[in-house]
Amino acid sequence: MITYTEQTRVLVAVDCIIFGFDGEQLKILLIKRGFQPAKDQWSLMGGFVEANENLYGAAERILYQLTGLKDLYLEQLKAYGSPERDPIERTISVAYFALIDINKYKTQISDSYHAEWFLINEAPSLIFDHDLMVEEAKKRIRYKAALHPILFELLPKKFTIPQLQNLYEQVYNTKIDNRNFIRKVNSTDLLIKLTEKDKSNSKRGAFYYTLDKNKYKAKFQSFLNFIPNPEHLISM
Amino acid sequence: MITYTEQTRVLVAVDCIIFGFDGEQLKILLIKRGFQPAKDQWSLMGGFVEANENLYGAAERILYQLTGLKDLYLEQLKAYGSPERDPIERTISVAYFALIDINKYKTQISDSYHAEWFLINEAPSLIFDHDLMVEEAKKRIRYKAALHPILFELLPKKFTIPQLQNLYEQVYNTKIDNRNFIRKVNSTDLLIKLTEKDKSNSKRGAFYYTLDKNKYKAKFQSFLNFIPNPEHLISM
DNA sequence: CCAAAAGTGTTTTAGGTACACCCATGA
DNA sequence: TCATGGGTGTACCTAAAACACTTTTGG
Repeated sequence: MITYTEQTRVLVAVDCIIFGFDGEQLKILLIKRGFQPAKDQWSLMGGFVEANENLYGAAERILYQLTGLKDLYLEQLKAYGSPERDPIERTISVAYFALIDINKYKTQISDSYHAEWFLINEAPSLIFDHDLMVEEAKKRIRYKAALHPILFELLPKKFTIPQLQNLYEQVYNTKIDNRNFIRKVNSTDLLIKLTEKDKSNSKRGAFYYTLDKNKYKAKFQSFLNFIPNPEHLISM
Repeated sequence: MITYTEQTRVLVAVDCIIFGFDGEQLKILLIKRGFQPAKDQWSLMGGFVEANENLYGAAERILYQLTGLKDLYLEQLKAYGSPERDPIERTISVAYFALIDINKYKTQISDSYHAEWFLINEAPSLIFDHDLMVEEAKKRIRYKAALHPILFELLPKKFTIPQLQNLYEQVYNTKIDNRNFIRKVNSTDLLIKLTEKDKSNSKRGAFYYTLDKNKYKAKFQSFLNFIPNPEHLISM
């Protein structure tokens, strides 16, 4: 029988950068680590990959166990493998990022895990190389969202165009001309206008829209160019 | 002392998808595996990550050991971790892709490793999940090259615009209008025209150009849109 | 009746695309 | 002298960006 006996085995973990939007603000979900090392420090959701699961499956399981979240947008960011990244023992970590509508899962996020939503610009500093992961995840989202409609994953079923614009403005930390934005969004033909209005932000009210799921899937890979001059904003 | 004793350790490997261009054709470098399992089958260059090195360093080392290649364009593709991907023992593999000018390193690629260049469309099928890695690497390059000038990494110091166009046509498996292509390339202001001509492909000859290294670095992150209608060609 | 957000319309401009045509030169 | 690849010039057209204006309605 053949084996790879002479090679070193290492731990493999999965860490998840979870972005959420509550209809108004872009946030990130962090947990207070419940075990050593770095107990009680803020951290990404993570865990070790088990014997019978693949990396994506491990990420799904970890998200589900710690938050009850399921069937959400989840994509591999990259693998991190610096020898010093975990002080206890060498651990390779494969980072995934997730995009969710915060309100949809509000009740499910278990308090027993000390999970907490932070504004994207007010998150505490994290253990190990997790800050780096978050930075790279932000860049990835900016890159991808400039070309693909992934940010819809963050929105509730019903949403208004000003809400959508607000989301884009937060992701890119920029002001967008609402008149051009509306036209651009409508030209994608991805949205279905509802009769109902959201009057929470203005007297006049803004129409609610829903995603046309079929068109969304069909056009997911196309280049929509939501962001004017993306070259100034993107670096990965 | 704290440890993670109860967790399973696994092997971590790095596999490299090496794309090369000889001035005429786009190729991929493969090796005939010298050990079990799957001895004598075609494979990507790979190896296990050692105790004191990070993932990028492991990729660099493996490339150097097997081919003598150094200082080349190298970027992480993604991590592959299906439990069944290696039949002997579970192994997570982090794939990297590299871009090189074949002629620059022609003599260095060691025959003792049975490395061989294959035309991109005529490569044999590979062990484990390496075919998948190659497919995803191709997609990544198409995606990235539509927006960033990475394909210059494949060219020799001196090259002609028709050569460059030929490279793009192979990467995207499409015909490009040479008149528009020339204008687009020149408008980037990335190239320095030399006085010398390459007459190997025509009587008139095509001027050689070199990359303006400074401008190349400065503009690397910008969106150059070399490919008309990239949405038809890109899927990752 | 007015403030403030929501939404429509118009103009300008850059850049992608299509296509006609000239240039250089070895055989 | 002509075939062939290399290269310039031009006209068209779409879509991005900048900007002005109207619409709605609760307080």
